[in-house]
Order: sequence, then C-alpha cells, then structure tokens
Amino acid sequence: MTETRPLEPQEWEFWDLWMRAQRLLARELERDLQRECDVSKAEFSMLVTLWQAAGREMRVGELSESLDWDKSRVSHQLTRMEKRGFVKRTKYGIDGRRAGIGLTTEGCRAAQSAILVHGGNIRRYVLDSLTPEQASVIRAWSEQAVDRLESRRGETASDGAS
Amino acid sequence: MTETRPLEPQEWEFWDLWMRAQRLLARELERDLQRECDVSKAEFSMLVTLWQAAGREMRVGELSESLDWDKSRVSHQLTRMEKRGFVKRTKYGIDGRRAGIGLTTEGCRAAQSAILVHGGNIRRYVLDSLTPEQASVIRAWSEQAVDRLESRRGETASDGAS
DNA sequence: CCGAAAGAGTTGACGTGTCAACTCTAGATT
DNA sequence: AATCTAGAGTTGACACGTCAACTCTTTCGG
Repeated sequence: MTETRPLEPQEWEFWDLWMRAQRLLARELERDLQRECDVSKAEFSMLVTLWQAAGREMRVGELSESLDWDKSRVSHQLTRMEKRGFVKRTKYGIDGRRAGIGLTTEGCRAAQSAILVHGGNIRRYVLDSLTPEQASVIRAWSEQAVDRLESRRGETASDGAS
Repeated sequence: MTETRPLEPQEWEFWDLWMRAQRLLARELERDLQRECDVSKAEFSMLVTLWQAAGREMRVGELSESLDWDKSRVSHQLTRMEKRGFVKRTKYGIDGRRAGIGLTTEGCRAAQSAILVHGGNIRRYVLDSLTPEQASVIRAWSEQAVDRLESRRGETASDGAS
C-alpha cells in the first residue's frame, strides 16, 4: 500500500549533500583528534564517560547503557584500551562479582587533554560557524529525531518521563 | 593560539544531542536496509555508484573518486562484494591494464531493490518530518560545511620538505 | 539440595575502515 | 634500449562494530 516511489533527484541531492557534510566533518574531527592527541573517536567516547564518573569505577553494563553501545562492543574496546594502558579492569571482592572499570593515570591524562583539544576543535569547526537560527533549527530537529528514534526502541516500555 | 577553554556544558549538550540524533538515524536506516534488502551501507554505496554508471564499467580510481573513499577501501570492498557475487572485476585486454568493475545480474537486482527501499525509508524517517524551514537551514549548513571542508583538503599538504 | 533460567561479561568470527608497504605497468629520462 | 619513476591496484596488519555463542555466578523452583 505504501507507494514506494523512488526519491526525486532533488531529494537525493539534498540527502547526499547532508550526509557528505556529516561525513567530512566527522572525518576532520577524528583526524585532528588522532593527530593532536593520539586518541581515536571510540577511545575518546570511552575516556569521556569514565572521566565523567569522576574516579568512581563503572561496570560494563553502566558503560554500555551510558554510551548506548552493545555490551560486547564495550568489552572489545576495553580490551584494546587495557592494552594501551588507558583503563584497568579491577576484580570485585571474593564474592566473585565481575570487573569494575577505572581509568589509569595515563587514561586520566589522555582524557583531560583530549577533552580540551576536541572541545576546541568542535568549537572552531562547528559551533563558531553556526548562526543562532541554524543552531536553533538543528537543536529542534535533533530533539525531534532523538525522541522519535529512542521511543521506537522501548515501544511498550514505560513512558520514562516522570 | 586560540584560547582552548573547555566547551560550556550547554555547548556539550547541544553537540551531544546532535550527534546522538545522527547516530540513531544512521543506525535505524542501516538496520532497515540490512533487514529488508540484506545489503549493508557500504554495499549500498558501492551498488548505487555502479548502478549510476548505467552498465558501463568503472575503474577503481573512478569509484574511489566518486565515493570519496580511499582506493584501498574500494579494493577491500570489491573483494567482499565479489565474493557475494554482486560485482565482477573484468580484466582489460592483453595490454595488461588493470581491472574494470561491473555489476553482475545479481548486483543489478540488489541495486534496484535497495535504492527503492532505502529511498522510501529516507523519505519516511527524515524527509517527511522536516519542515520547509528545517530543510532549508540544513541545506544551507551542509553547503557551508562541505565548501569549507572540501577546500581544506588540498591545503593540508605535507610540508616539511620545502 | 539440585538444576533450570536469568544476568553479566567475554570471546570468536566476520564485515568494515585506515595506513603503509607492496606489485605491476606505462611513460619519461638518459 | 635500460632504467627510473609515477600511477593504479592489491595486500596485510590492525582498529572498530555486530552478532551469536559461550562462561560463570546468582537466583528461583522443585
């Protein structure tokens, strides 16, 4: 019933342009982060999340929730970052509970510097060049999109808004 | 040097929201494409590009240019898609020239169906829910960003050796 | 107490993406 | 003509992401 006619050329062009802008921007930001801090985007996300936990150890499940990453993705990333010396898995007590995750000193250092540098890049590449109107439209669109897409996940779950 | 003060909390929040919207949207679109057409995003891009070449064979270099992908990325993707039977590398004549790339019958079929389905999803998930004002602001921002980022590509030449 | 089910985390296989090193040919240099 | 070099394409190593299968502990039902 849903007539699936192909996109009009100008629709494709619009979509293509938009996606290209996102891709180029993401590429530029990630390259700079890598070059200036020797930290990848995935590492950055992980570092920020652990950094925000302010020294407290986090469980894999919390990281997964907070980053909106698959648990297995978190685990793989932790393995890589453990090798790099950014994080450590610390076993819980004798009760056999699984690992808590914490930043190493090296991880803290990297997190601080990366947050500063990356924040600066975001400001320079993006925020500074947005007109107030653009910013407000983009914010509105983002809210709209996130609402729609996140509600889709829990379909039958509680409304969440309390 | 530009003073690199950390982003204000509301700036982070804005950036975070925007990125989350992009991420959720991309995830949703890719999942649907995968589920409905059994075609990944990378495969889709490749299929579309070859499809637009209207049966004509393309060289790896042209694909690389047209997709804005690294040549090695193109080559790896071709290898995978050759295994799936979507594309074939056809050797040029006896002059030893390298491969030309073409869609197989199977590839054509997949391209047609994926373009239809994916286009429909883009329309439903995105285009239909954009107000004209949002669309025009997003288009303007995208143009602005693409201009700035694409012009930057030439000038980041590796200096050092004068 | 024993065993099934549930929850947390890990692992392996594989597709994707990047970087650097490599092969092969063609055209330029001498 | 012999070689050097530039361009095209491939390959291997490794980081990133996803999916399904697995381990281990806790918990719940008999």
